[in-house]
Amino acid sequence: MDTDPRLARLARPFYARDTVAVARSLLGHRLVRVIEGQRLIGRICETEAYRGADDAASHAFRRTPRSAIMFGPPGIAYIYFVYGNHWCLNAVTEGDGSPGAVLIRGIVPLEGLDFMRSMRSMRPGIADSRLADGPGKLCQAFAITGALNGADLTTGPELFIEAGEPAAERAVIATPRIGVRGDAETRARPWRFVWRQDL
DNA sequence: GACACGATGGGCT
DNA sequence: GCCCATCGTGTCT
Repeated sequence: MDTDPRLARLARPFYARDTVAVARSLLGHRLVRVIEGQRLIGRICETEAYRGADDAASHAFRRTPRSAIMFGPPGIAYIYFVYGNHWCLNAVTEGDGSPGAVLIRGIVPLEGLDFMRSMRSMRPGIADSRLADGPGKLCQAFAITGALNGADLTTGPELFIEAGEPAAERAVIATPRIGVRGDAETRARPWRFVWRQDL
């Protein structure tokens, strides 16, 4: 609502920590997209941590032109294209040459639902809670594409994360990451975090 | 240049 | 649960 005070953005030090810790503590904060004069807001409810040389599932397992951004400063958006159809949004973590990123896999829509619905018009009649409950769906609902790759989430005008109500510890579950490759030990790491609102 | 393969999502059985 | 569209990226030749 336009009467709400603007909440503080998460600042650089929030992201400049261990990637798994950032992934867990992002739950409950607010992803904000400003587009065409309106604010789209969603409460982050699902994340995954991707690290560096110790994480075969991560794009930063090897440094390539695409993954170079993960080796840079924290608090930056890393947005990549997958499966020929979808964009995925990450927040770069750690820093000082230690690569990492948190994939934002899902949000609960809070504001701008009409816009999100128009961006997801191929699923008419879907429940609000299902509007952006996957990494590709979230980028589609929020009109996030590679044009925003490299955006500074701590200062940028179009895409940022505001401090919200952190998810209660007992309501956070950790599971293996979805759709990753690598050895069994890598795949089993419980680096996906889900905020269960029913807990 | 060629080619294999996705940090997915939608449709259908 | 299974199938697969779709194309950028990385790897190999």
